[in-house]
Amino acid sequence: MTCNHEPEHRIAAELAKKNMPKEEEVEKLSGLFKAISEPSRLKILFALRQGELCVQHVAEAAGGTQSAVSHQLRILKANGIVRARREGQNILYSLADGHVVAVLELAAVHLKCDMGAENE
Amino acid sequence: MTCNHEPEHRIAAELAKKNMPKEEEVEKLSGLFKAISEPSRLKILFALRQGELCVQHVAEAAGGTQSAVSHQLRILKANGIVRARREGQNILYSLADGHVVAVLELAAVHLKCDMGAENE
DNA sequence: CTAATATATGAACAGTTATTCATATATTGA
DNA sequence: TCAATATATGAATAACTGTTCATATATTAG
Repeated sequence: MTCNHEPEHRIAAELAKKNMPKEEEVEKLSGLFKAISEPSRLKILFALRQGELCVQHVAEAAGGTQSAVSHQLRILKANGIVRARREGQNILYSLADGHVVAVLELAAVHLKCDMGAENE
Repeated sequence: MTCNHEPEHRIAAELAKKNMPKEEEVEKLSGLFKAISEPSRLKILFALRQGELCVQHVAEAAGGTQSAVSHQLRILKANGIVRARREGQNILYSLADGHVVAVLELAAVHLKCDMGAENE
């Protein structure tokens, strides 16, 4: 409780508390990261790097059943990560914007991952 | 199953499958995002933007009990997100590198979040 | 060595979540 | 309108995860 710390440590702790984002911001960020943290959803995002895909093709590329993929796409859409537009019987999904891919790539750099070719 | 799609759509789907990262890479990314997706852990990371902090100070700044924070720090450490070094009785935690903060800030831009002042 | 402090950890419980299955909705073509 | 196709969705189950509580380990002071 008393901590053997030098005064500057306590000051840092107080600053950290003062600069803590609001609960609401934390929740939003949490929602975003949670959305992109599940392996099945990550694969969907990787698939969509290729461009617009219908649900069946997403399922084919990312693996999983139609139902499971549809459920996951709904979560991604609810979090503003993908968008959907209807074209006839199909609904085509695509990445909502470049930020998500940027986040993925930055994270990949952190992990020194090979995320697969972007174009070929 | 047949899809009314034009051939180029099928080609895109095949490319998406071909460029899918390996299961191992997906798991690593998933682990990273999962690690930073829990509100309590996010708060810990925000606290550590301030610099090295001992567990008690992290708990104070981010909220939560000593035990809960310690559990969370272990997860963050296991995922290479924070590092720890002992100094006397205290163990000081800090962000492992700048990538994570960069990811957080990029995500915040995506969400148009205000993550709190970086310096003041 | 003993007491005090800081941190870690195992077990258990509660809350969350991904998948499956069955079914509903929506679009197209006949 | 009916059949076929594509997608969405509600319910149920199984797996996962965060917190709490009690306790263990490690460091320092005396």
